[in-house]
Amino acid sequence: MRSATHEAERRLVLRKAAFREVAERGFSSVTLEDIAVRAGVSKGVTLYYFDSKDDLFRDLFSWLIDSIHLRMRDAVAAAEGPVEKVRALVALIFPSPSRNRAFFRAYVDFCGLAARKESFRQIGERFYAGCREIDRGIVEEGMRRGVFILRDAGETASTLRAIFDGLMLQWLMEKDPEACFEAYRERCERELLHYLLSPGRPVELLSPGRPGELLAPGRPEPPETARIKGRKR
Amino acid sequence: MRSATHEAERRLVLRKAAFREVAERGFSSVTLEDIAVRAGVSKGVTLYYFDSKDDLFRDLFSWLIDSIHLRMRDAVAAAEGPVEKVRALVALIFPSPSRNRAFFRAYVDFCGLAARKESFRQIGERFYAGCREIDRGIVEEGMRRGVFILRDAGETASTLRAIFDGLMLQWLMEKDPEACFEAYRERCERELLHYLLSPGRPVELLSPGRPGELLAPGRPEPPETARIKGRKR
DNA sequence: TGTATCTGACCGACCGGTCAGATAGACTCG
DNA sequence: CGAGTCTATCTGACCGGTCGGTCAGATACA
Repeated sequence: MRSATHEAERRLVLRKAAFREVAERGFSSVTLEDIAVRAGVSKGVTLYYFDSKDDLFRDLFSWLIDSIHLRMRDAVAAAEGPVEKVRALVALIFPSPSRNRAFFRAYVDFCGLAARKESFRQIGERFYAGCREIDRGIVEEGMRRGVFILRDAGETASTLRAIFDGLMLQWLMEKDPEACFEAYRERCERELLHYLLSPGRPVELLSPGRPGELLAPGRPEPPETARIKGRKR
Repeated sequence: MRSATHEAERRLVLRKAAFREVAERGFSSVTLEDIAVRAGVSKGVTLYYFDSKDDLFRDLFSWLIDSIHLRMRDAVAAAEGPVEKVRALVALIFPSPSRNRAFFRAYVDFCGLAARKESFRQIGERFYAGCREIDRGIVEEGMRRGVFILRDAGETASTLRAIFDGLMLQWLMEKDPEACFEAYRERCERELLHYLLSPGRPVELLSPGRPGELLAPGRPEPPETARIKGRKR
């Protein structure tokens, strides 16, 4: 071993190359050679560091999921109050049109694999388990503070995530996704808060439609649209 | 031409075979021969009635979409009152575990194609346009009757559909989808109605969690869980 | 010299699409 | 009715190309 971290670096480079390729072409259209070329190595290297194409993509999706979980946790931890946490999540999940398209293309591809291959399905299960945990934390905090409606926190968290995913599918089918990206981001925030917020409390804040003015009751000035790392544009 | 409808029959048989195959293996793993064998014909026939594999699948998804739209419209028309209409939609979309799995596997596959190929994307756009129209009809009726919260009907319809799709993705990732199928169906109904229903009105009906008891205010006895054609199991 | 790493030619399998011909119903014509 | 012909339909061998995976050898660092 030339260097203790050499293998880790190599695998990372290959993962990133695989991610860009899969986002463009899709799992079954991507070849090991495409990935190797993108990573700047020869084809043999891909199967030197991974057992097979499947193995490489399992690794990729696992890594992607851990990275997303980490960033969601960070974003949520940095925001104060349940409403701000939801908004931070939205900002994280809708970073920019190009990033969204890449991630969700890869994600839809992944779902196709997970729906048919057990080993991929398990990764998806882990993804949703992590999301549910994060989302439930927010929901429970909102309920404790009396901002959100009191209901089953697990189910609410699950629906919250469903709204994210479902809107994303719709966005992918839009004629001009770039053009309506902002509209989707704002709509997502609005709809999530409409779904979560306790009626009678901050309902009037929803009507202007400008999410900028939305804040949890009793908290005077939130730290401006939650600052998330990895934001572009 | 032996018979005027012969070609239509042939194409239908091939579509159905392609649907079953794509649900099991996925678009890129299915071969033209698989489809031919499943349809009980020789490989050459598939490309006698369709220009290419892509063409066959575009035709399949278009047909699937039209069929879904039709059945949704029927189900909605047969149900009385907005709450019953929502429940009819849920019953239609969650017919049985096996049908769900087949349809959603195919659907996820389709999304992967639509996210990358313009010709497939257009089909997806048509699908969501039709859904939005149907869903908006229900939402508007609910608002007119004062049962649903007054908001932008188009956006509400879009979120309604997002909850369907998003929950379905989660269901596909479950360890034992068969086992939790009923739970998902009930949760979907509960969450949709929670999202839509005007607070203060039938909120107390939501708490028992038993969707069987849920009905629109002022309508004494709904015609039992909406009867939908094509229901199995 | 030893060994981890890397290379790319190569293999076997597969697949979409083509095509030359087989098949058989329909339609003459006698 | 029956032979002959036409043509829509069907068949499956075949072609060209691709791809995942293998491997013998090259490379270069320790």
